[in-house]
Amino acid sequence: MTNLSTTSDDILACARSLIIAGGYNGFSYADIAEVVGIRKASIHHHFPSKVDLVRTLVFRYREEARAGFAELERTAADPRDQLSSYVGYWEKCIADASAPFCVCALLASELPVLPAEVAGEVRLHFETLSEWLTSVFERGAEVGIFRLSNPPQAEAEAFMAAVHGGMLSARVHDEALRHDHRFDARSPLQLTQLGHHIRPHSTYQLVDRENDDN
Amino acid sequence: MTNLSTTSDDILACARSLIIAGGYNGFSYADIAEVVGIRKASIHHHFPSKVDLVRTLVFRYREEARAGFAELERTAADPRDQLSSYVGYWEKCIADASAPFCVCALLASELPVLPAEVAGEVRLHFETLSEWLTSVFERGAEVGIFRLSNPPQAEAEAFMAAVHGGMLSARVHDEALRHDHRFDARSPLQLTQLGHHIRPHSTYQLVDRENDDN
DNA sequence: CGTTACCTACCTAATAGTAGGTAGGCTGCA
DNA sequence: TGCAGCCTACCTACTATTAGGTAGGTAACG
Repeated sequence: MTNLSTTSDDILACARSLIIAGGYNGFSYADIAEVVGIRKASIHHHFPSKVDLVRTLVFRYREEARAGFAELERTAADPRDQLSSYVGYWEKCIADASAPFCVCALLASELPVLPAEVAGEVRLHFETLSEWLTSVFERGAEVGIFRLSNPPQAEAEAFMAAVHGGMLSARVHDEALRHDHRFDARSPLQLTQLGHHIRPHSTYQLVDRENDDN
Repeated sequence: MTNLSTTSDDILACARSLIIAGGYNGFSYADIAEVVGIRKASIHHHFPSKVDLVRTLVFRYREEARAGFAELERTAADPRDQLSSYVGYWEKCIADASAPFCVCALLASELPVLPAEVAGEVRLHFETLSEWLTSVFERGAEVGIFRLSNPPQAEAEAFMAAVHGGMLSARVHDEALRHDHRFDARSPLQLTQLGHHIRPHSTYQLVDRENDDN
């Protein structure tokens, strides 16, 4: 029951939200130090270098993601529900601004200038995500719930791209609302949410349910 | 015919490709100086501050984009062709690695830590792109070429998100090919191309053409 | 003669990272 | 019980390097 040394967890959590805001080069040890309430040098005690910090950060992120997929495999047997739960998860993260972007999606955009060890972790996340989504589409097709117009892997890639691009759009719309109030009139507030930027269900054909009225 | 002072253009071009590689905080005046073959201080002669540089860079980018949309309006009357030309443009940029990412898409990912003036320009690009795509879908629906399952603006947002997310995936796969040769066996080389990550045609329903065999 | 385009030489702040020290908490042992 | 030894977690104070930016000079040119 001893929450012994949560400091390194605090550092990781802080670094995560800083990365979500501005990527690898968008934050410094000084930024973390100020938030966590510790000295710069103390961060080096926990994470000798910035690469160490971000590599373990992304590794943990990958672990959480894998755990999330496994959880969805257990709790939501229906591929439809698995996909909508996945999107719903990000809907929530964006809506409550707790983590309005995928750490790996943001880092992926800077991939060419990322330290090799970090880049490797980021690539692995994309692999994991892509493989899980592919398996969902495969099973959906096998069970007869999805009528795919492309191979499962292609559908998975398209789905993933739609979600990642939706995060970008949501960020832009969110920032627009913050700084440009004229924007309010043109776009409803809900545009900051993921679901209004992607049409995940149009990347595949749903076989009609019996009760499909809502 | 005088190509007077191409230096500032060189600086802008160099900065553009550096931003495409790693975003706003991923490059410095020193990087530009080395590539252009000029001293750091001389860049300040052309662009007093980094914000000036990037703001005009994004402004020009927006102008080029608007010009491109106008060109597509003239040359490709069919909304189908307009959309596929747009995607094709990015296909080419990614395939020949000339500009494997949209400047504004990359900057948008760092939006929260961007200087306000740059952030504003980035938002304006998204607005322009979104409006143009909306008009394409609108016209396509009016003419009877598209059967939309969502309002034109929603289709436009989804289309845009698919393209942006596809750029991300293409970047990850490209980097994977560079550094992880085992990857070759699993994913064909073409996965670095946009078209294999998005299914733009599945975001809307095409009314069947007469000759729809290819 | 003034403007443009560049230079050298600097500045200040911030970057990641290091050296070395201290306070306190365990462990082992006489 | 008390003390030695060690470890963890932090600190202050520093380093070298890089960041964006400035001051002032010079050479070419219309």
